[in-house]
Amino acid sequence: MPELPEAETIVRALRPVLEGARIRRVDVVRPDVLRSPPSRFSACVCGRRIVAVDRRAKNVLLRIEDDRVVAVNLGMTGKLLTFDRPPRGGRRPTHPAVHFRLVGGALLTFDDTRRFGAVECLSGAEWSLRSARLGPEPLDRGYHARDLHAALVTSRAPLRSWLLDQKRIAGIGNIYASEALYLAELHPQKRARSVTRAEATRLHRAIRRVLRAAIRAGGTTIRDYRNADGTEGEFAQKLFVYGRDGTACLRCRTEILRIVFGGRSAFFCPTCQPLSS
DNA sequence: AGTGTATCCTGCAGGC
DNA sequence: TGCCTGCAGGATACAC
Repeated sequence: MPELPEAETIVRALRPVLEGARIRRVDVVRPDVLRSPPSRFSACVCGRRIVAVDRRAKNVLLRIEDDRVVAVNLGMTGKLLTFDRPPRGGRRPTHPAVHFRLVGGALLTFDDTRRFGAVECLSGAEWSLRSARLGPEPLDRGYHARDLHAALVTSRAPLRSWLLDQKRIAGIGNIYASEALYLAELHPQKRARSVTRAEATRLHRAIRRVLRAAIRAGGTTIRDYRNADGTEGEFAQKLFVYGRDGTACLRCRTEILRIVFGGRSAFFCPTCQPLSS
């Protein structure tokens, strides 16, 4: 579910609430979302203050005292929900997996219907190793079209598969891959190696444009995604192709197609995104 | 190196 | 109403 813009939206909401807060205790409801025994996870985080809240790729990072990092990968249906105090009525998590109880009574809950997500407590060094295996952040100043082009031409993979590979570029998932390729007027199955410098410039601009616009809209809610306060993202209304197969291209009125490769759907306009040329 | 397939899970929509 | 199938924003492991 959540890609870079959704993780970024959550981080921005969590930051003012969590920075400076101290974790009093954790309650693990679903041990399988941890990658270590609950007792070990608990010992790693309990009693420590949250120093900073950051994002890397699709991961939300809670940097805590003693150079430790709580890395949250949201998977398909993961949510990080905050509550002023343990919730009684109205707004409650539906599939709580881990509760972080903060000093002062506030609560942070990792809620994950499908439990494809993960919550881990790592040392700073362990996190650095993990982060080094991820590709560049597309929104970083310093990430230029020439970097994208140089990386593209080393691969024979179709562009959509290339964009989903977190080792090559960080944070792009199936929604924004389709959207960026539409904006760049590139076919999802075009080979990465065949992309010209001019096309790479278009793709670079398209990726940054769609990710920034999605962040501005608070992310894309198809079904499950929610911000930390439970609100939905507004970017679903602004999608050009994702999930719009069978409807008219907003630019040329050709029917949007859905194709499946690499085990996942890709959406595109066959007129605006021809495979040849 | 890249692709297809399977796996981890739950919930929902659509067909009958 | 109920049952079945297929599908879903992610990530990984495997065989070919």
